[in-house]
Amino acid sequence: MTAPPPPPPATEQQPDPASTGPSARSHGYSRKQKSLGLLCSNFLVLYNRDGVTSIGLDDAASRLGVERRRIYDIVNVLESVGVLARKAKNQYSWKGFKAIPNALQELREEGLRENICNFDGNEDPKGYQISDDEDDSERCGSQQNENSNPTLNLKPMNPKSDNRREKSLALLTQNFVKLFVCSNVETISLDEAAKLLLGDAHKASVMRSTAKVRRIYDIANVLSSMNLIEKTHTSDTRKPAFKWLGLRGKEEVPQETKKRAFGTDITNVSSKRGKVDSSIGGKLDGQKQKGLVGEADRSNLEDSKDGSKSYQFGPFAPVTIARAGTGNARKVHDWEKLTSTYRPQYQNEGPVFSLYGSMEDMVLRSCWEESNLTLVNPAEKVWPLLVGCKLYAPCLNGYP
DNA sequence: TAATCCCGCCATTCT
DNA sequence: AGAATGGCGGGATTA
Repeated sequence: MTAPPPPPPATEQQPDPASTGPSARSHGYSRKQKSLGLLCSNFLVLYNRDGVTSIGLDDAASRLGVERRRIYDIVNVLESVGVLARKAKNQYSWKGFKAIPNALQELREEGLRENICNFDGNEDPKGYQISDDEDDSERCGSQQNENSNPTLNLKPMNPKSDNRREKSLALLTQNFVKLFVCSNVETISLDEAAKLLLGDAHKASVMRSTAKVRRIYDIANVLSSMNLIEKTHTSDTRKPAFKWLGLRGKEEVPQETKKRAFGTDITNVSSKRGKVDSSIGGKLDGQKQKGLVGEADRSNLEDSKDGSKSYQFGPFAPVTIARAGTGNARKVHDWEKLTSTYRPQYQNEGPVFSLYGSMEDMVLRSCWEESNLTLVNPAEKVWPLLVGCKLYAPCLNGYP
């Protein structure tokens, strides 16, 4: 497999000191440090770089210090948007962000072909109400393929094909994305997404619906860490919702960040739930942009059809590209802004894990020098490094 | 209290 | 049969 070179840690800047608040450190375990979103970010930092061609699941798991199970989650949704492709058991090939435009385009075409829901983009999420026991299918155009999804005419289940695949995270991800790329909706509430994707028209037991919502969160967390979507609220109800940033999100100049950004928590603290966390971890969060995207316009899909390098995803794009002044002026300009905006902003969290001139910095450097990412016990050392890289990657150029 | 979603059991599917 | 995948939902953490 291709052993990716170590991600470059940060070298400058002071984190925002105005970052205090109740820290999980006080009571050990913090789930925020282990979110799928952050794990995904770290995963991307680790592999989204030149020279990476294939990824071994075991390798990823050990480098990121998590169990395989988590890697499957990430890999499934990344594969759904083209970033990865399964090569063999345990092996994925890295396609990169540049593969996303095409993947989205395909999803769009596929969705349209399937006549995916015209739950047209009524910008008002309340535009179509969904009652719990209603048959959602009526919202989705006319023909419905009988067997499966009572909600959308989404993804054609291979005939007898497994019930399993039908509910797979990968398929759900694709359908979730189709919701956006096949319509003009820019924002879809969590509820709607859940119902449209997994809607079990009738008998939606509470249990059942919370279960599916959990999957939406999983998907949203990783898509969010790629900046394909963003967590928001419906304008009226203030209910949780997802806003499609898509390809355009990368072009936007990020706005001021607020609290913890959705799906961007620290991960990989070695402690387990309920145990005391003795690791370095302070908290990092809120580093994501609040890109303001205008009204939805999926035409950008066509514009990027060639999967050119014109798109960079997430705050953790490869350093080389982020730094490269070779693109057009505006883009470079934007990336300059991104770099500053993406500097960590330690908001409402306690002790800061600083990469600069602190004890943690020393630890980090130490980890770096010792491990260089080829670790005997990666879980112990790598994560802070990756976290740091994730947050700072855009403005880095090597270490030390 | 509601929203989030980590975590790992265990059913399936794949060697 | 054993290993690889990944659905699923209990229950803890956050907001």
